[in-house]
Amino acid sequence: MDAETGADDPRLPATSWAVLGMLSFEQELSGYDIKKWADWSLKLFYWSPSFSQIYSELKRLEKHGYVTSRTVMQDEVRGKRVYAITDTGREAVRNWSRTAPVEVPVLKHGVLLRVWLGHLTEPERLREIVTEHRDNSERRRAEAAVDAEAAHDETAWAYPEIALKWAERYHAAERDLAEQMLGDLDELAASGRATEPVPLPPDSPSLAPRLPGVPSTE
Amino acid sequence: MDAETGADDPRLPATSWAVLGMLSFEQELSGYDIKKWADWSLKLFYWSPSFSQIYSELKRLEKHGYVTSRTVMQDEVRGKRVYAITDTGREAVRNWSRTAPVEVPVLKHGVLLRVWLGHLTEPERLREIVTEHRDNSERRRAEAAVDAEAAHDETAWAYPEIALKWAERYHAAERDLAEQMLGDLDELAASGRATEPVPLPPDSPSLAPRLPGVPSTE
DNA sequence: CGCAGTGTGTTTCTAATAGGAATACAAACC
DNA sequence: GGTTTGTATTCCTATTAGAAACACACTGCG
Repeated sequence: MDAETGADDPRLPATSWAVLGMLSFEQELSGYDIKKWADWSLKLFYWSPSFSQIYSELKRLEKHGYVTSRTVMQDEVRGKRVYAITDTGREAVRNWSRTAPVEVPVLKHGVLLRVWLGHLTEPERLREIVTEHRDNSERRRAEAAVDAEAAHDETAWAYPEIALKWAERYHAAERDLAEQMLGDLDELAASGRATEPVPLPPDSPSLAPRLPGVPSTE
Repeated sequence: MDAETGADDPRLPATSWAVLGMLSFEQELSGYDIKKWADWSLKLFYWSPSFSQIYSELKRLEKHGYVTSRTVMQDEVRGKRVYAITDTGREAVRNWSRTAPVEVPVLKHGVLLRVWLGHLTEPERLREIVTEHRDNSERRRAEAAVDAEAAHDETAWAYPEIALKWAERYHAAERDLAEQMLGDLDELAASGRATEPVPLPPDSPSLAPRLPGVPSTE
């Protein structure tokens, strides 16, 4: 049970499946196309890949027989390599999509890290940071709305449309969450118990210290 | 203007600042402590680091003079290395926190990727995946709520508390967004225009294809 | 005409990050 | 007495991010 059966599936990273998944829309695409497309839509809820990664993923997928490539000439001189999914490849992505475990979404929220470390920053500056994030979120919401609308026309984009509608709501929520947090920050500032650069004399000498956010009651 | 002034700040990756930031709460911490703490709280809005990374960050921070370390003996035999922030280190994180640009949060949402590729999966299976994600989100919301509550007691954790309250609302929103998306999926299934494994005969031969989600009207 | 700037298309290099496995020993459980 | 769980750290490898370089075509401007 190695190859041929198609039921073994070499454990590829999620990014490989994302690229292969893009090709499952049955268009021949170049690495450059994939990058552009990902920068448009996919980045609103899933990663904005680098060229280097896309191109190396494509090579790997080809080595696995999941895609084939051919060179297309655009003029007399310049050509480009376009990739198409194979039957094996289609089978493999399907299989991945149906059976992969439901993973925790990866979130690295730099703004929240800085709020968490709020004692390091002047309250007004922190406010500025969160405000800027709120405005950025609204911009991304609008982007998603435009893309979702555009997807609405083509019936083949029914699922992308749902994903983009999700993205629209997600970024709207981010915007509102930022707004709410501004309220919390103002409240803290008003209560006076902010600013001090962290008290906490080191009185629990070396054992697992009582750490913020989690009680030792467990 | 190289060292000594403290105003140059070697461009460290965000993770370094996160670790240094944790030490800015003025507790001596071992690498293990940092890992545990991050797994509790920080992972709800910012990264769950690996041991290897934490330990190498600590070494780098020490090389920069941002932290110092000493070995603490717990019994006759076993010791551990605990780290404390220095004045230079404190100055550097403050500076980073105040002046770093507001970055786009990194989101890699595997569930959404699979919805986007919904044509690959049976509608019922897709529903299961989204449902599981919704339930996971509720679990994380509850976790954040517990931590936020715990942070409420110590006045020094005012900012962590705000961040955790944000996390609570964020994961509640994720839960609700998943619920709404289930509605969209049901609607699509009811409308009948799902299931087909993507039509789209390759009729735009090689030029930038009309890609989902973005009109060529620009 | 020449040259800058922008867009297509791909490769190369390095740093950062994720994740598992290995090591070591102590304490708790059965 | 042996297994599991928790503390504490290191090593190794694969994945991922990001910049830069290269190559050429097309557009606009003075």
